[in-house]
Amino acid sequence: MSNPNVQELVAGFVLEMRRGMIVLAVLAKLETPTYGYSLIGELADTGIAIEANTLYPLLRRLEGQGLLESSWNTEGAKPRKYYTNTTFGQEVLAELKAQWNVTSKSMNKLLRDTRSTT
Amino acid sequence: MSNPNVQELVAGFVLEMRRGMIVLAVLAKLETPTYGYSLIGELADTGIAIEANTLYPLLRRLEGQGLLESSWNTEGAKPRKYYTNTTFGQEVLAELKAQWNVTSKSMNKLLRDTRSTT
DNA sequence: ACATCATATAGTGTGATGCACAGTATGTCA
DNA sequence: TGACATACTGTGCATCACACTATATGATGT
Repeated sequence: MSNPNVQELVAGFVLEMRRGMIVLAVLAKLETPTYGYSLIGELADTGIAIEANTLYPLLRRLEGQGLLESSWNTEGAKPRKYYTNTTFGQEVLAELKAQWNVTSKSMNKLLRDTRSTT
Repeated sequence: MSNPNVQELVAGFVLEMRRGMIVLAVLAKLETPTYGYSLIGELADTGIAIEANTLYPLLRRLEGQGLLESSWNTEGAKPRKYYTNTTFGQEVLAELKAQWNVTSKSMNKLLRDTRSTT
């Protein structure tokens, strides 16, 4: 109940929260070559929403950083650009996974040690 | 083994990742009134590093958004500014906790479903 | 047959936000 | 003199969200 803009404010924070996870999620998914449009759907199915105008620039950026490589598949009706991790990307993915585990555990511990607000 | 700037790059991503969690961590900690300098240490102990020049502006921002309230304690040698959640801040905290649970579960599921890179 | 619209697919430009980096300020205790 | 406790500021950079553009295909309407 109470304040209606709780939702509004929380939405912003949640965006911030997911921001950092997106790279990890994308790299994890791109162990299997996938094209952008499809990736959006797959991530959404897993519960991680990301919009086209966020994902496409991200893919290009990660490619620029050497984490991904891409190739066009022009066999179907519409050409699709498939992205997948480079070896370097795989190394970074492994590191990020490890870091995620540490950090998320810390977070959970912190939340556990705090009196429940409910 | 391979590329030395993995660490460098990962560091940046990790920063991004923690970025969104910081608000949650701070709100959770501030269920108990605490002053900034101490909070830095407490969070570090839990495994969540945040620097002074990041935390202080954050506290002021959250106060400005109505999530926190502060008061000076001038009894000791140096005056300390204690922050704690407002009722509104508690509501937001509850929401953020819930969101964190959902999102982190999604993330873990995604990572589980992906072949291990190691 | 023709117009029209939805969907699949990829992209760009710009403003706002929020951190990191480096630095300031001050009082206390060794 | 110098380390630590304590709080704060100013600026640049990186990155997302929002709102677009673009095109080709297949479906739907008349």
